[in-house]
Amino acid sequence: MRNLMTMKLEQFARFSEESRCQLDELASGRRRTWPRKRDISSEGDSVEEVHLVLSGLAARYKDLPDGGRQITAFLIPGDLCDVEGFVLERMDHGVIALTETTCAIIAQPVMRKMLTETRELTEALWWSTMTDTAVLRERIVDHGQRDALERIAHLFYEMLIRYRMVGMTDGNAFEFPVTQGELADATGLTSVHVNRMMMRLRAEGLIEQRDKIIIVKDPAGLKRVARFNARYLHMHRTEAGDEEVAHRAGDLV
Amino acid sequence: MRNLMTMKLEQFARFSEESRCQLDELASGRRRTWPRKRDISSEGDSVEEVHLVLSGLAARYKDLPDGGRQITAFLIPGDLCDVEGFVLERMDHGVIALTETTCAIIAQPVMRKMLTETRELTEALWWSTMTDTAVLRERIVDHGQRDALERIAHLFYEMLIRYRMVGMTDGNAFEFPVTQGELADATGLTSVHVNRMMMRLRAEGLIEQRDKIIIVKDPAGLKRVARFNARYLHMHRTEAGDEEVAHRAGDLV
DNA sequence: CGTCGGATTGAAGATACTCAACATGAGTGG
DNA sequence: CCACTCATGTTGAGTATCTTCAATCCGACG
Repeated sequence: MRNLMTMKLEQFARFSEESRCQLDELASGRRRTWPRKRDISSEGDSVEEVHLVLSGLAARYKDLPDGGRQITAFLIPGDLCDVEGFVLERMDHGVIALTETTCAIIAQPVMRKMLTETRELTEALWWSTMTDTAVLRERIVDHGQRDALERIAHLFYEMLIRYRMVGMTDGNAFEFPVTQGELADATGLTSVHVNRMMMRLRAEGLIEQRDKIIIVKDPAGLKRVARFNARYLHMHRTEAGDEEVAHRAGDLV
Repeated sequence: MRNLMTMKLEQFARFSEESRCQLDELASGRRRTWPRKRDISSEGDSVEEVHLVLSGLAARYKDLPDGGRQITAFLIPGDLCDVEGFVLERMDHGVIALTETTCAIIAQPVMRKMLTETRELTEALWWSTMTDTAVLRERIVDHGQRDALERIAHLFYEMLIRYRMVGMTDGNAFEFPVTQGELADATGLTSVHVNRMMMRLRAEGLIEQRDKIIIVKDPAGLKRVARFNARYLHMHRTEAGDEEVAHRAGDLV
């Protein structure tokens, strides 16, 4: 069964049949489901097994002693949760399920092999890691250079593209079940201020919300408000990838 | 000749003689020097050769269309500049020399081999990349959760440790030749506000400055103000590494 | 001696925060 | 079926941190 990580990585590399099988097998083994607000991986954990999100939504976060929590990344299906903890022995941050989330469990030897021994997969993993890092870097730009409205707009636009890339959108709508408090933790704002900015985004006709679904009514407008530049997502690596991207998210770039 | 990257990586892994030679050779080949304010690598560049900082100070940065620049990382001797551009084909950000900076130039085949073919070095490179990412994550926490004073204090404390790790400190003093404008770009503040916070740090007896040298007068105080927690630097991997760290930066952790 | 980059200082203004109240809806137990 | 709680979203008013826009100072360097 093709899994979403394979789908994501295939935008970057054309795999041999063997590699593709190995990738697909990652999601076919043991799996586990976490309820909302439960840690998938905690700060300080030594990571023996790596988790791959299959369904649901999770987030990396760091708590500060006095209280105050920062979400540094959202993890959607196809994302790896804790390779860093695997490589570095211990997690320096936590990963929490924001909704009921199911992960595939990747055993130590399999992961180790992917990291160093199977050239094609190692390269793909380097690509994946480097783009994750680029996203992180953009988040710093968000916090340093963009005001509250731009920051939230940027986040939504990025999530739209990321969900597109794993085929989890319906047009310009996607399910993104986060509370305003969680958005506050991610953007470094207060939930009160997030609320006000959300209302402005709606008032200006850029987005709509129904249940936990975000509907981007005016993608071009949202992109402009966010001062969005897609380069950091590195969506154009292979010819095959380009076709795929053009198909899935080309109109957003 | 032992280079600073080897020194850094040895805190993590014990290398075979062969690997160590390979690492040391990285810095022994071609090199080049950039004057202040010149790009070592620019956004959009396709990266054929990777750069390793030997001396000087550089920074990763991203410009926004309207103006506004964000520095996402400082690069000191022993740091690689543009592996991401190498892996991803194009740079999504620039790397600029903040002072006259000399880099070793690592040729494509050598780099490619390190990334995938030489197990020991590949592992070391994974470690290095993952810790860089962890530092980036901490920068997001900085911007989201710490106020101006804490943020600047945190940056100085982190730089003290990083310079210690490559042996470039004199007690608690280190040369860090950045302007307040550059600090502003790194912290997401204005230079005016950076100035005021710097004066407070000095007034409270936490740091002193002479020329471009930062002297941390009260490390414990600076650490407290910064709400600093060293876990994200992952300094304790091997026994050998631990001894080294204990020697070089243990009192700061 | 004049200029230039960088540091410093002052005053006014804006973005985002704090605190506090209230609304809404889902879930729970009587 | 209603009273209750709890989490989330919404609103208002006062406040603070940080910005903006100056002006001034200072040392290095031609």
